[in-house]
Amino acid sequence: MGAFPVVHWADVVAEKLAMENRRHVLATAITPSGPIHVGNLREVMTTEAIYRALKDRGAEAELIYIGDTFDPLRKVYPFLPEEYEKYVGMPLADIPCPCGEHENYAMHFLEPFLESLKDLGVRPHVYLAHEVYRKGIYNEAIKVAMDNAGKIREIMNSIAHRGLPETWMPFNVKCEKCGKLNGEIVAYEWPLASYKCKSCGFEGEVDLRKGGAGKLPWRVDWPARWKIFGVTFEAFGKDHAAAGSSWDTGKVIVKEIFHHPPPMPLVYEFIHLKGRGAMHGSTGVAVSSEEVLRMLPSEVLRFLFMKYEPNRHIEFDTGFGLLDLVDEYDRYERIYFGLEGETAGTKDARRVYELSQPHSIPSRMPLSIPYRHLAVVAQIGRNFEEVVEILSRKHEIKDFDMERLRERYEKIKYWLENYAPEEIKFQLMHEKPDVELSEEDIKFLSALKKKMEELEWEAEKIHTCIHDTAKEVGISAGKAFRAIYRIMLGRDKGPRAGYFLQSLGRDFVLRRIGEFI
RNA sequence: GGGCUCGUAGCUCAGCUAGGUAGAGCGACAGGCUCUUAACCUGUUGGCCGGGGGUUCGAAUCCCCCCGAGCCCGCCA
Repeated sequence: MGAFPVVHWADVVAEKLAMENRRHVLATAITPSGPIHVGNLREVMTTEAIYRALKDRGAEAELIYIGDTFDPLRKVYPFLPEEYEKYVGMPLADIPCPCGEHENYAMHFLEPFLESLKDLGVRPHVYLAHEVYRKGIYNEAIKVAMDNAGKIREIMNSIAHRGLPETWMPFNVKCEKCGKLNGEIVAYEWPLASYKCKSCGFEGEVDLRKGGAGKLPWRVDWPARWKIFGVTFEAFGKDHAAAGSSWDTGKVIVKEIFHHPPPMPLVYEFIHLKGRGAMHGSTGVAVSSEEVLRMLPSEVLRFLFMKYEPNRHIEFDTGFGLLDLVDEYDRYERIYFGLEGETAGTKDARRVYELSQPHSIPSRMPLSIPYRHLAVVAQIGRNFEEVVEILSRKHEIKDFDMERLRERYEKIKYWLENYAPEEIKFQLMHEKPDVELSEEDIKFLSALKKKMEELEWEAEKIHTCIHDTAKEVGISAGKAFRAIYRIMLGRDKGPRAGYFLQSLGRDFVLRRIGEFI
């Protein structure tokens, strides 16, 4: 097994799957009932990593994503207008798009998510549940389920301790009158079923062969899917893994009803927003995948998932932790390119780095600017070109690096505007700020102004000039810098003074000092 | 009541699936860079490994109990 050391979790799972020596179908599914957040994303990323690891071993594998577009809307979520009350119970694909620009409600949330997947280099075969049903692909499974309703009921009652009544049937009809998935079957003889709608009271009869006539309940739908798509592996959140939960009933139903083996399972933990608990669409503790990609390079987001084993919960921090995460990624990159040794804190660094690449692995070590530093420079330069100019003083920026630098610049700008803690933000005071200065501060500034009038306006020179002047006036350098930051930013600390003042321009600096002496 | 997962330095986490006197990053602190920014470099600090038992010559690592945290156990997915 030399080429792929079996240490990374994705390789461990892939190794096991590969031993089965057959074609694999790895399934993922998410219900687009609201913004699809990074917590949900973990399911896809985890599965995709294993998919890649399988391919790396030469196994034949397919990655599929099933959008649960045929699920009913459960309630009016906080982000929805009240009028959506009338759609509760209807399939997501039948409900109008909240913004009016997508085909339907489901696509409103699904499309940006699928876009994110593209950025992340994930290209699954996408199926939409409402289409799968409509095309009649479920028909066989529906018949088997209906014909075995009694057995399914027993399984559910014994494993999940449900008190399902004798009359329970494993199918919810979509009411022809109100369009909700609340039609309860009262009589059945394949292929016809009579139902009564629990929502509007309508009574009717449907031909179950007509695609989209209704839907299998989740606990039956899931195992049916394993058979229909030949799923051999599926990762799911621990909510499905609790005792008596859908995995417990599903693995029995698929064997005994559909006569098909269950896939290999993998339970993954949830993602928490630092300090706010597990992400949950309905509680508002969530950041959508597309939103995260606005502030974090895609390879770093992948890195977040690859680094931790699936059974660890992840603390996602949109504050300073985000900077640390990027810097940590860069560290793994240096290790990958041999510029730094692997240490106790890094785990499977090379493999994690490989799996973090959305597309191909860079042919050589990319330029890496400490992200924290970039956060500062991005606030000094007024645009990307200026930022490049500032960075060029210390770093050699090649064309090769420009694209990544631009992406990082744009993302950190977004982060600064929307998520960054106040401590790292600074803003040039365009008007004279209201700050306290001491006698010696003023003495220092006066002397500084005089010297600066003659000074060559260059960062290093400015820096030295500040120190020289401080010494001459007999004020500590600390106080000197503080005075400068106070009159420029209205606070005690700031970015490297030399570069900072240089970028502000001599005129501005002299004028501002003049306002205080 | 039940299931799964987790509890290691201020923070985020390695180490625990072949038991052998605690690790990384960040932070903080100090120093360096021909003179103290939030760059960069170096160093220091910092943990009775949630608690208690047991197995062992020896346990963060194995077993048992307890405490704490998270999510779940709805004809919802």
